[in-house]
Amino acid sequence: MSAQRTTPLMRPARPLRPGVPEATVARLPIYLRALMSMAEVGVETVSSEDLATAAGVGSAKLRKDLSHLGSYGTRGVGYEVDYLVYQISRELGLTQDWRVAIVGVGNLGNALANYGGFASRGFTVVALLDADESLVGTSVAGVRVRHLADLEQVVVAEQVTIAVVATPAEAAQQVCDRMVTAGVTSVLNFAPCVLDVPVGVMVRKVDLSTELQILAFHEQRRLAGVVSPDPVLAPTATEAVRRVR
Amino acid sequence: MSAQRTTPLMRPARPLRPGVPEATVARLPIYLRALMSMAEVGVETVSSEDLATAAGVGSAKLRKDLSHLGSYGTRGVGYEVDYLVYQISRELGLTQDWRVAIVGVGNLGNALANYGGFASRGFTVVALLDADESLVGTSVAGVRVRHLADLEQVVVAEQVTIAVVATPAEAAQQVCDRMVTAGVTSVLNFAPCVLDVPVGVMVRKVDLSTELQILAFHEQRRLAGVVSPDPVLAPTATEAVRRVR
DNA sequence: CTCTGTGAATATATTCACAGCC
DNA sequence: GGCTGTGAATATATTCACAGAG
Repeated sequence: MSAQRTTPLMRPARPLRPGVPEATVARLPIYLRALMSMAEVGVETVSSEDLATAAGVGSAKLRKDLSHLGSYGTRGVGYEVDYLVYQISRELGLTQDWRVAIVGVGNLGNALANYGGFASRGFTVVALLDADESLVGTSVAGVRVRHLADLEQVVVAEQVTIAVVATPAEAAQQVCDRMVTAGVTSVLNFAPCVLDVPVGVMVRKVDLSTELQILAFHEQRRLAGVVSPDPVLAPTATEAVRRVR
Repeated sequence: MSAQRTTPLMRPARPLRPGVPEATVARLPIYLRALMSMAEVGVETVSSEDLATAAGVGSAKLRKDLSHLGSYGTRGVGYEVDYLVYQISRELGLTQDWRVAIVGVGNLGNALANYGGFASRGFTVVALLDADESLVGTSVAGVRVRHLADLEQVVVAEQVTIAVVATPAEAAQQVCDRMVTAGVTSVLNFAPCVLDVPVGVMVRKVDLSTELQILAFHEQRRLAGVVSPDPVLAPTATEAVRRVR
């Protein structure tokens, strides 16, 4: 591998960010939820201070985050709730509908399929898939369970864009491979394993075990007389893991 | 804070504790899982390159991460799998057992209770709680379901340290409050809401809706002809949210 | 020679603090 | 006066690239 020498002078570093920082993107859904519950109880305007509190972040961070989307607030007043809901929704791509398939209809798959805030915002579960013959044909959350063998066919017919993998770890990679081959470009993985995908496909991982272990780490610190690290805060979290082959 | 100086001669190499970075802590569970499956198939030694691939990260990042725990590798060779498993486990606090209570025994609670990799590593589900009378007394994953009313009593009797909240959002804050009052210091929240806790209590959040929205954001970018931002990688994720009152 | 461990360089994120508008 | 938006300062994280152990 030709180790490219670091150019000492050239470094355009790119002009302006057309992009919203990842850390910000990860918080937008939280702001959105807070805003929506405010809207529900008739709040029309909110200050960065109040919204930040509702979202569990600092107000400076909130303002900086929102500033990446544009100038949607009014100085001296705050943010108009409905307007901000719209702007964040648009930024997150929730003004269009995303077609989701859930693979694995065990307890977890069931819980996910029945999750309320799901269909409500831009996401529609259009397919449920399972390898268990006895589940095939039954209806869960109003969606008929199809056999895993029909995966490709279902993905194409239902125009699935996002796959939720809720299978055992052993099956996850194969299911993911088939999903990707069939055209899925985003995967949310609940199986406790790393999924290998081609470049261009995005995987995010949700993992109970990982989260518990992170909690355990901090519990241990606490017990080990680490003089209560000021506020016991947990900044980062679940890393989206993706391997390129 | 009298920073205790590391004894220079001690063998187990207490690796200087200016603290392990959060981003590193969040990845240790992934390394651990990869290492454990390697150990299972008899791998004795692994290079940073191979372990990094298995974990879906770059090898430089992996080495840097591990260097925060100490010098547990051998130059020119790699890492001894078993030894590294032990060191990471110890760092994460998995050498002791953590007693976990799950509140909410719906589909999700069931899925969590039945999750395998749970009891296997340092975590024991010692209590299940639900408000539904018809569930109380039944046994899930070998644990008897208790009534929510007995929460405080159960937490104390079972010495629960970590609470998993798998209730509807409406109930989550109240359940959390009671847990904290009863002595719980770590909470893993599956309910789609921000939990308010006192300083010193740690909350981590797992949220389907948030993850989907982040995926949608990137899907939208892709569709909007954003010239495939190099590798479509997803660096950060679910922020641990905590509000101080 | 191979592969770890790590400073130095870079990139990202958070926080501060205040100018500027309402 | 009150609040947003934002540069500048700081803190964290990632990546590079190579010295040095085995």
